[in-house]
Amino acid sequence: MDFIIDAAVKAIKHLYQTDVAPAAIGLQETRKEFDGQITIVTFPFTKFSRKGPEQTGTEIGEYLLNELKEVASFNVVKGFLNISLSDEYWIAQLYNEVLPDTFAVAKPNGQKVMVEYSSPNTNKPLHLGHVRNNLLGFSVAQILAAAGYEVIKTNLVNDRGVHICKSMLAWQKFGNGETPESTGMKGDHLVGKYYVLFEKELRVQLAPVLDRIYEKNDLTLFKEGQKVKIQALLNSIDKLKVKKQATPADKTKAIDELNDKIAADEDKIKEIAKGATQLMIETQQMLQKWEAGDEAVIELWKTMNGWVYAGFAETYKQMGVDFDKFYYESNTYLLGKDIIEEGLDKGVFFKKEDGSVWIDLTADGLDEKLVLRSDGTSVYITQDMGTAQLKYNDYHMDKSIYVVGNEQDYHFKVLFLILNKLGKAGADGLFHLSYGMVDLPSGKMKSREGTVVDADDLMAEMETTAEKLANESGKIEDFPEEEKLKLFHTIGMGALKYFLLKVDPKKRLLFDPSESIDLHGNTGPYIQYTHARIKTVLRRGDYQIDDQIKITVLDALERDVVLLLTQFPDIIQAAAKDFSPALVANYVYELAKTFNKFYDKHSVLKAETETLKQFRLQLSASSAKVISQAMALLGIDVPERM
RNA sequence: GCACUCGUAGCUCAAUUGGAUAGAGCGUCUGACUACGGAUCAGAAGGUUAGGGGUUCGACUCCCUUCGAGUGCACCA
Repeated sequence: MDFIIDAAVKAIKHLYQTDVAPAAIGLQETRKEFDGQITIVTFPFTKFSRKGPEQTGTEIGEYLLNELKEVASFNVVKGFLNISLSDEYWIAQLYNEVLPDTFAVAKPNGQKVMVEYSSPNTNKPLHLGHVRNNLLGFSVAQILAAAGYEVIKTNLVNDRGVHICKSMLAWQKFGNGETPESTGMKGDHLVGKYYVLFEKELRVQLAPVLDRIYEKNDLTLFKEGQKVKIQALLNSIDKLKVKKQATPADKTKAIDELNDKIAADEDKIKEIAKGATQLMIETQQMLQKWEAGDEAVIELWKTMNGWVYAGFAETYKQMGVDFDKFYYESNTYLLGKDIIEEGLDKGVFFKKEDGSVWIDLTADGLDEKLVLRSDGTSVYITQDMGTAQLKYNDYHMDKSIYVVGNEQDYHFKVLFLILNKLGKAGADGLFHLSYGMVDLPSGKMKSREGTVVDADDLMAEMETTAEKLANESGKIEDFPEEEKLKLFHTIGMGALKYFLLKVDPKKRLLFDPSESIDLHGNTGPYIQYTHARIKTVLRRGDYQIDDQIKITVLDALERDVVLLLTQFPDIIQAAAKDFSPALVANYVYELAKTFNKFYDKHSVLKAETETLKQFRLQLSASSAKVISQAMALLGIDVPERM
């Protein structure tokens, strides 16, 4: 559409002797209720045209009509200049732009981008939240690649720390030597089972500790600093309770707030108290042994992580996501200390008397932030600084996208700010692709309450739903068994992926496990079905590419389809710019719907003339191609028949 | 308490980044030629865009404010 923008710029120069930037011409698609395909908003030009928006629009419209052979007519409604391009133009677009193999294949733009996603802990299986993360990350990577970037997909595996020691300890204590082989369980689920057992045993051990605190006022289990903290929390709780007593019973909101605060303080006490249980003491000892390189602990750690990786590999395969490079925290958790030195030299960081290192971000509206403990060990953000450096050294990418949940918004804000202040190469290409949590109707998923939706279960359930519907339809009876199974997977995953990706990433997303994901309407299977149906027509229609343009007039529905098809490359660029698979999802749905409208109204194979039939076959083939490509950007397969 | 994010039809989501009469799907109701494949298509009902104020030719979108939901504010990761 650049030629219209250029012409409009010339029109304004010619009519009003004013230079405007091409970007100032607001082109948009004409709304359905008006004639035309392209609309220019003329309000902004009235300043220098010194005429009303209608007259301005009419003058520009007349200029375009005279200058551009592609413009067939125009109309002006208020400040909107609606332009109709000729049918010849749209037909040529289909044959010259959409049909060739080069359509929507972006030239390499010479830029490298890293997309880090998934990043699981190795102590339990993946759940619905991870599914959203994985699908988002994979899809964004696909979109960036389609937009011309060289993409590196990475997975930073959190394979060390207290949480893994918990599973390991519980397995040692209660495992009786169980293995994935001996139990037939998927490795990640087996390890997860022991994580749950650990938490269960921890609750048992925690009860008497809490009892001593609350009932007997006995804090002798704790160190001095902890005693002080607990006492302060107890005092705070007492005060809140007094306040609650004094609050009239009808002020339910105030009472709720007080209850929340009390619960928060009690949780803090619980956290400290956990540390006094035998189980947590042993866990900490195990972690220390791990850090000291104790052979037996390392051996167990390797074995159990190995089980988890085998399980994850299966889940990733099922989900259809993959990675070019794995990073492991066990290799990166000590990184970042050299950057601390660098920051101190540059005066970006400062040291306190106790030796801890900080950065002052108050000028940027944030707080002071610790970057190195007084004992000289790293914190989370130190590691992340180091890992960022490591990744940059490995790949020298222009951009780096972190697909991580929105509860870490603050962390990444700080991290990026620090790297910028340090003047690190690539620091201005950092982006946190923050996404909202997946909520259940009952609220947040909580492993403690057993309300976690397991990724493997969910995928299996989606396939079952697809199988049921496919069998009911009676259309697949003659399919070989193998094709059936593949189809159930394609449809089930299509439904799940589309469901999760069509929503703007940053929004929270509600998922009701009791209602299986829909397969009708605005869904993945609807689009897959559209594709399969087109393919059947093409199989029967003796379709071959023929670039002799023989028809000259388009029906409105045909034009709608062509118009949408030509927008595909722009959609890819927009989605790449915003890192938003939702844009692609909404586009491909719109395309499928528009095609279905056309398909319902007009017959392809029984078109009035042979040339019209050939044209409609080309149109159908192009639509199938774009649907298939767009779905691939979402990581969704489309079947030939279903 | 402070900071950030969000609030659109009964439900789940859109809205070309400030543009026209706010659009889809699900659900509800009514229709579709012996189907180029009915996992489809056509139609009806459903909205004070959480409330109030402001900015301007124009506001779901930007600013202020109130209300509501969520998240974050460790020498944990």
